Amino acid sequence: MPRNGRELTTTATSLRIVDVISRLEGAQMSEIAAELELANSTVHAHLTTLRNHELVVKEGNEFHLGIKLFHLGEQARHRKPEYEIVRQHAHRLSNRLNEEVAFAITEHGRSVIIFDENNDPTKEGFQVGRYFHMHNSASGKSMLAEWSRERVEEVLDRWGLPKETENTIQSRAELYEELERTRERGYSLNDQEALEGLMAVGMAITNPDGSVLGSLDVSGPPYRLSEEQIAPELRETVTQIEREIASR
Amino acid sequence: MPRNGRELTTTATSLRIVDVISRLEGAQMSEIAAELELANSTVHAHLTTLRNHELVVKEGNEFHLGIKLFHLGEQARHRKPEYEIVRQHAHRLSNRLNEEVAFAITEHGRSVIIFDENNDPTKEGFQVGRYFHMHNSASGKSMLAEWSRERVEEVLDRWGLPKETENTIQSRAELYEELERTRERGYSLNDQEALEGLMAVGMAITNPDGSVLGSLDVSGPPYRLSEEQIAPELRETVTQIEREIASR
DNA sequence: TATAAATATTCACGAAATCCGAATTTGACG
DNA sequence: CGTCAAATTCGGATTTCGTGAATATTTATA
Repeated sequence: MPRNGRELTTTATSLRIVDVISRLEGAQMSEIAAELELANSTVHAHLTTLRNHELVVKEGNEFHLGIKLFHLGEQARHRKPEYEIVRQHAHRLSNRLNEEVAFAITEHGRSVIIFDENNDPTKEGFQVGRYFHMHNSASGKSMLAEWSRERVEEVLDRWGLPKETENTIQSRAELYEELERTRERGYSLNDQEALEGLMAVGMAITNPDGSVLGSLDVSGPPYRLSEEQIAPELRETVTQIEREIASR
Repeated sequence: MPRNGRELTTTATSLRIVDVISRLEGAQMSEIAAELELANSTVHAHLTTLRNHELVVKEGNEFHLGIKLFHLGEQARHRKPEYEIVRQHAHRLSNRLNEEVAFAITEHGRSVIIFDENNDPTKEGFQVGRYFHMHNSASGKSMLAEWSRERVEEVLDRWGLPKETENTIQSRAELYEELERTRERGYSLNDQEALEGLMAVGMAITNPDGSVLGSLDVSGPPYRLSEEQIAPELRETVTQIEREIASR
């Protein structure tokens, strides 16, 4: 995690205000001031600045996240050409298996699903854009399994092992064992550790230089998902992706 | 446009740095410093702060937009339940017409496509998340046509009438006439005014209180798109959407 | 692998902008 | 039309930001 050098308090406060608006899903100025223990006039100046730069919009007396965040976010989502390659393959895999296939990347010790392919175009992947902790998601564990112990520990120091369901791994020792098993079998499993009723099989995608690009996972209800059936197909897709990336 | 009250220079500088990274699609620290005529040490402090808050990531010596922007952007995109209603209807309309249907909203005098439905799930709508000026897009014009002359002028004062193609409207008088025609016929047209070879038919979606929620447009190559065929279908869809929104 | 060059990071201080509280304005509701 | 709650403006004491110079680190070159 970063945490080096000097942090500018003014910018930090502005960004904390953005976080409050995000957490409260829209908020009034005085709510924000109360939440952060700042004077109304202070928050007003921050909101004015954020508004001028379009990160925030005002609707009546409520402040909301601006659509510029979506504009910038889409840029981040399409930043690497590799991502589009992955999306294409994920789409085909989803059609073949008739299950949901998600592509997640990691930054700052958490992971975010940036593409979700499924054969029902009516519904959007409901988890797209959501943050996940890495110890309780299939994608997360598949990526942790590729990292050094040191790097894994940095993540755990920062985020801990928050419990989401009964099945969430609760101790570091247990997680390290699970990562070892993941490396042995070649894919990760998530048996309702993040969400009740959701199981997933995950596999990291590695760059030619050995670093991790992200992770693909196939998810669905436990009664339907057979890891024996899915793992080989997923392996095949990941191999193809890695080959295509390497030969660009 | 906002522009009231006091602007915090520190936050403003941080956000300008984000804009530079966005414009350059990733940049080194000294590039950013040169671009904004700031000392390296200054930019360093800003980048440290932006990194701590996950808006920016460092890869080697390059700084890039962080995936947190995508996280926040998805929240902005799904902010109103009305948007999801629109998306469902847009999807069905796209299937019926076999053409691309986009939903755009406007903030700060420009518009952004937040959903793009088409029957080829292989390709993502390439314009999703991109900013468009309102005078040269079908969505934009359909929304301008609903606004007061005063509000339209604010937009033009801020953004002007940048020329994108040979067909782009170049004068205010011409635009006002076009908006009048739009109101008369009940839908807007974009005949290759923003992109060569792309035509579109647009219609604003209004809230029960008369304000504009956003705009739907159907787009495609001119040889294929018949406004006489599309307009009634689009009208039907918009009416259904407005009815559904009103009865929530 | 050693050396040079380019770039990132740290630091202390003068200059500048933030943050606050009080006063004013705006807007919603009866 | 009056009341109340919220946003907005303003001047000034205090914090902190922005800088150049020095150092460390990374990348390029021989």
